[in-house]
Amino acid sequence: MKKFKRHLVTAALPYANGPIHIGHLAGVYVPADIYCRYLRLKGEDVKFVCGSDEHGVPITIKARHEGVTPQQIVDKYHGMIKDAFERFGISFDIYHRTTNPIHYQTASEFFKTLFNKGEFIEKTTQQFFDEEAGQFLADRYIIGTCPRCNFENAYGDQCEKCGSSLSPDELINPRSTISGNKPVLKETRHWYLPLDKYEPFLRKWILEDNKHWKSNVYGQCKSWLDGGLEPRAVTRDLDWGIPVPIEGAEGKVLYVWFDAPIGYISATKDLTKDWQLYWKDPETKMVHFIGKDNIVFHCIIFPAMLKAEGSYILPDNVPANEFLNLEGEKISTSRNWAVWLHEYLDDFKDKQDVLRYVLCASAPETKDNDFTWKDFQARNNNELVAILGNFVHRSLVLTHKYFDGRVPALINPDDYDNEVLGEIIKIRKLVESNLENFRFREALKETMNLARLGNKYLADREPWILIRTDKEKTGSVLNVALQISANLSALIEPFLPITSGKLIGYLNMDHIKWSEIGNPKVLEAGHELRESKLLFEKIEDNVIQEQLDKLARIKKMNESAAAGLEPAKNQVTYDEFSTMDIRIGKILSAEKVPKTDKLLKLTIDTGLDTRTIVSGIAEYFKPEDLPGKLVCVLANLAPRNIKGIESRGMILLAEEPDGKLVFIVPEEGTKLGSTVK
RNA sequence: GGCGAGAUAGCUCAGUUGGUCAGAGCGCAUGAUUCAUAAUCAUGAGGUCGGGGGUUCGGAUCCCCCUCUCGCUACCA
Repeated sequence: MKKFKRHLVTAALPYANGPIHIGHLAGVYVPADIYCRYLRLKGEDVKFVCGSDEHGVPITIKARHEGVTPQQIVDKYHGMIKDAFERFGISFDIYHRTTNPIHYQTASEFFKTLFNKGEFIEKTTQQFFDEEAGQFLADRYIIGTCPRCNFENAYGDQCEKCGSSLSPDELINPRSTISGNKPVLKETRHWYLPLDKYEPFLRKWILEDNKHWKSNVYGQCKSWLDGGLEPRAVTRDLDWGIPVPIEGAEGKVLYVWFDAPIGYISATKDLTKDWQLYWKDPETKMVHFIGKDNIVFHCIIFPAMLKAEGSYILPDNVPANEFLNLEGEKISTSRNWAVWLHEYLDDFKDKQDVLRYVLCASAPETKDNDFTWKDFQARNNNELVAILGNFVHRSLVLTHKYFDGRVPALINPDDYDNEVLGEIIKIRKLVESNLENFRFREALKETMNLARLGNKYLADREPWILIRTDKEKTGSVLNVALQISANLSALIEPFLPITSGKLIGYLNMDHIKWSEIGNPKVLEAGHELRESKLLFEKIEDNVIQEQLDKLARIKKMNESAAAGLEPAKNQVTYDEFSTMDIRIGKILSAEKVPKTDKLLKLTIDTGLDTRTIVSGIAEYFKPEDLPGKLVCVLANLAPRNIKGIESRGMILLAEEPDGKLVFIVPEEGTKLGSTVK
């Protein structure tokens, strides 16, 4: 393996429109922090950078929604996130933000360099423009009537009612959400990064030179590369972001995915004047910790940007994790289905390490994993308390009891003593190789094995019995147990930094370096110990039950009327309603539309005629169950070509809050063709 | 539908190039023990390694087909 002079570790930039939850921690920040703490203990030169990603359309929407400025939104969440990370103990060397002036400057320069080198393609396209507000409209800022379902408040990119993906020019009666006016199409010029140009380079770099990357990362990259890369726009018409730093680009900003990864660079710049060493010297090892949703940006797009710029190094590895679920369900910010870091820190005072431990022990390294409060409790009580805390505690208590709190001498160690002491360095080596290969779960397990070894040693030696007959030998046994404890204090530091500090305090010793782990004489005979308190305490059922109750309440809220239901719609007149020609019809036949997941092709007798309707209901109904069923049909909906089939009309369905579809069924015997009023 | 990643003991996961690879931790059962937060230590039960074919002397491990889960993507009420 290549030896590097220094390390640059980045953790994915949290998007500043919400707080941090356990999914973020398990996937990115806990492993990254463990990795960095390990490197620092080894005496490596390492910079650990992160920061808030504060641009992009969702933040402007949230701001508009709450009636505040985008800056106020990002100030709020940046503050929350930064504070939570600090309280939790993530050891960033700097937690930056992309609204920082240094970032504006860095991103602008980066863009200009690429621009001047002629790395961009310019394209002119037509986009909607709000003349009153004097700005181009992002898709989300345009609403209009959905061409599919006639919902009046569909967004330019998607109809929230029918779920259709739309483009703004499809909307009927489009209007701007800013002024309410009808937007006009206007020409706009944008710059594109021709990713296709870098495809041969990326192919070699990833597919040939980086075969050791995790299979999920490698596979996804291969999928993108095999699918062919296309130029991607790096600018947008928006008033929130970094202005495009060239003439004639007024009112345009850098697209958020272009500016965000540069945030790693600006953070480093703000951190140290030697930033170029970390970004441009091939002897720097750069590692990006991210979640699987970010793979393409960190493995394809950002490297292409860096390559285009020309003077930067590329990441050595991109250890992307999968996702963490909570109690069997996907974590969801909008449904409030999460364990929020700031709430955890309030509910579990001084238990940062417990969460670090649990999230590391069941991190979604190879596949999605599930966080459950029961598992959290079990890991705390059965592993941290029973194995680690207990071993340290009994070593210290016995020493205080029999030797007045002073480290007894190791006299004439026998084979077993030497064997046990010799194990320490072996475990250290295992932990090292696992950490260096980003196998944090395994590394943690090996770490705990040292405490297990200690417990077994004490059980085998029985110092509490030995003391009756042989005080000198008892002293030797406790010496060994204390040496193990002292070594543990360093070995656990990357995983459990606060606990490590406590243990060092109880042992009344200095921090030891990683390279010293394995030294069987860390503590000298006669060294005085401080009073020992418990490293961990049991977590009782009622505490866990409170958390479960909290989740149950959230679930109930989500299921209950208010949360899941769509907001009431605007009034309509009877005349407007009566334009709908809704008829009672009967399904004659149904078959799946080939090569689709959701579509069924239905033949309907509407009483007036027999017609074909394509309906996206295949996820909820089997074709064979449908013939003979009476349904309500919107008969005068404009025909639409779907997957090459002309669909004439729409079957009316009720959609439950969870998305489940239910037919609106007329009473048995209703005559076909009857109108619905 | 296309692509990617998964599917191994109750739970969470290891299993490098096919031949002690059927494993670990937790849980469970039994026994030992009492220094310790009813903690610890020992022993044990448990799996046709998602299903079905194939190649091979031999497959969790390679090939083909299928099923299920997650993600990306396409189509859609």
